Amino acid sequence: MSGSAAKKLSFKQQQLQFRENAILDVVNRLLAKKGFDLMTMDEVAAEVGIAKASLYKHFESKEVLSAASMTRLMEQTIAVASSLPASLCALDKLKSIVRWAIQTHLGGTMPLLPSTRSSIQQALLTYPPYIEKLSALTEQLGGWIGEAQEHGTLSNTLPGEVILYTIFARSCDPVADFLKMGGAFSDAEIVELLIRTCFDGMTG
Amino acid sequence: MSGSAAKKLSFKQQQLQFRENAILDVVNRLLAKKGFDLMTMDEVAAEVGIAKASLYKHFESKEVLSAASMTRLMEQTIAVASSLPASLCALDKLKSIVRWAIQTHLGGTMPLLPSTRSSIQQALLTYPPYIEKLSALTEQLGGWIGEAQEHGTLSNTLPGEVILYTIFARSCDPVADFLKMGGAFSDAEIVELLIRTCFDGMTG
DNA sequence: GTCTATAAACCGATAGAC
DNA sequence: GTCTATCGGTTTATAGAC
Repeated sequence: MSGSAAKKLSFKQQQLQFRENAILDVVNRLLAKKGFDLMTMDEVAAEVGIAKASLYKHFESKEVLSAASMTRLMEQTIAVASSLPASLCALDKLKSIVRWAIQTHLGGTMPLLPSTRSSIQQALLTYPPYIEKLSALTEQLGGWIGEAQEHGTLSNTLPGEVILYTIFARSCDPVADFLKMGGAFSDAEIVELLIRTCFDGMTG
Repeated sequence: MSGSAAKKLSFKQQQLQFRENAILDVVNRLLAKKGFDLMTMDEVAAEVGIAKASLYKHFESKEVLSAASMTRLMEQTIAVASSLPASLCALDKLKSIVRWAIQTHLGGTMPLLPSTRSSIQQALLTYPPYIEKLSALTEQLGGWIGEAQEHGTLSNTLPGEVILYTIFARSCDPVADFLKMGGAFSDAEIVELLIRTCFDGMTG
């Protein structure tokens, strides 16, 4: 009896989780496509197929909704980082992360809003779950960066801070969009071109 | 008499030009600070010190106003490119342009909106003066890129298109903002760090 | 041309019925 | 929890007096 009740509750919770995941999928795509400021709650509700008021039953504001989407994305990135083969050297791990990010970005499901100008930026900083994941990822990447610098595969005269920010920024580089718009390269080619210019520059 | 009339007219035109230049200064700064979507016409009018209705006597819409600002910026960039010492090699000319752009960006007066997500992007493409200047600058930079590739100072296995977009993108790289927010580096240091990672990568 | 005042549209968020 | 309908605020743009 109690087992059945527990199962029923769990099922309801699963349903809820499933619905909210579907919402976040839409938000992720819309954030990637239009950014926070241009995305409207009407639009989100319409694409999910529910009324706007229902949307607000799940997420109390546009800021929280977007922050939740960004947090889930952060979790996915951490998962990718964790699942990398241990046999890879630190530099290749870093390249793999950037490669995955650019691929996802080109696929249209990676919200790129590290633009300091988006009004969500401050909301993110006051959303603990996001900060937590961001810190975890930063620590992971920071370790690899230090490792690569010790091995001499990344310049050790370059501040680790600069390398870290550069990796984050290249993950949502507008160059990818422009090259895709140009139509001269396949997605795979664009990814490799960006990886190359990011790590090896344009002189070599 | 006709000379005096002509002079008076010219004076009025100068006044007009002066006023519109002051408006564009404000717009340039606000675009750099908040981007197109977050900048409001009320804000522009308030900072210029005129009524919003007056603003619309000078520029017929927010899009045209912003496009005019971007066009003036493009003209300034072309002017900088034209005034570079002829003694510089092609690579150093390209570096100088990026260096100037990042410096200006850090100074707070360079609108960075090549984010494909800004709603002004389409307006720019249908604003002939902007396209004209953009084409001129592209041609100038493209020439230097080809030259540098021939001299072997830029990789000739890298499509010129990629180098061009990369240069444009680095001119408004969010990495500069993050490093500035971090507060660990001076503006001059940030500029050199970005120039270095842009052209030489992070491995060397 | 500059102003005040306002129209028209849009958007985030909520009320209340079911 | 989902819906329809609407509020309240903001923003672009304009009307009309001076």
